[in-house]
Amino acid sequence: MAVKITAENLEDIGPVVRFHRKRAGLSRIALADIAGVGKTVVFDIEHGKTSVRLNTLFAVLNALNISVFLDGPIMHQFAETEK
Amino acid sequence: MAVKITAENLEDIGPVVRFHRKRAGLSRIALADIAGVGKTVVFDIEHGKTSVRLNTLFAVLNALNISVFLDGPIMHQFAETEK
DNA sequence: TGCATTTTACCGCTTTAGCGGTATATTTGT
DNA sequence: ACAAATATACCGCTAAAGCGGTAAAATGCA
Repeated sequence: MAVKITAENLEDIGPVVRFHRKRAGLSRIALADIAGVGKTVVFDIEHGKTSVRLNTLFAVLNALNISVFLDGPIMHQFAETEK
Repeated sequence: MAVKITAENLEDIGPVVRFHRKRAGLSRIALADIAGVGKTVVFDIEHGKTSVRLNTLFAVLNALNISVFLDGPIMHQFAETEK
């Protein structure tokens, strides 16, 4: 159900952001304002720019209520060490 | 089981990367070489730098076999439009 | 105890992300 | 059809990401 992102399909984040923004009824400028970023980078993200900064992308994903998860074969072992 | 990352705990990626690198028996330089990035940015990521570029981070996560997933209340609707 | 590896922490340098501004399509609603 | 909102696509500027080099501190191993 969740969308998997790898180094090879990084640009697939663009359509996800676009879909969620449309569904939220937001223009690019409106979303940019909510996320606290510039309008240009929203445009760039939706067009698959892969060199966006992490904090910038997460500000946008957060504004759209999109969650991000890290997983892998030994992730549960890491989770235990954190408790 | 998976680790959730938000805009507020972005720096939590650092410990995840560090744990996986150690488990893989890699030095920072070795990981940087495999990922095709500089040693400095591996150091930065592990120390919670949040302004790393997306492609740089994913190159590192990929090298460590860490998967990233996007999810949310209407993500399944997006997934259907893509088929 | 030494010796090698790794880590931490700087430094300059080059490249570029992100910004607002602007101007032209394109879309949308009336 | 017209007008308003939005999207696309540039531009120049400033701040900073990422790089390799270096050196000292910490770690690990024989």
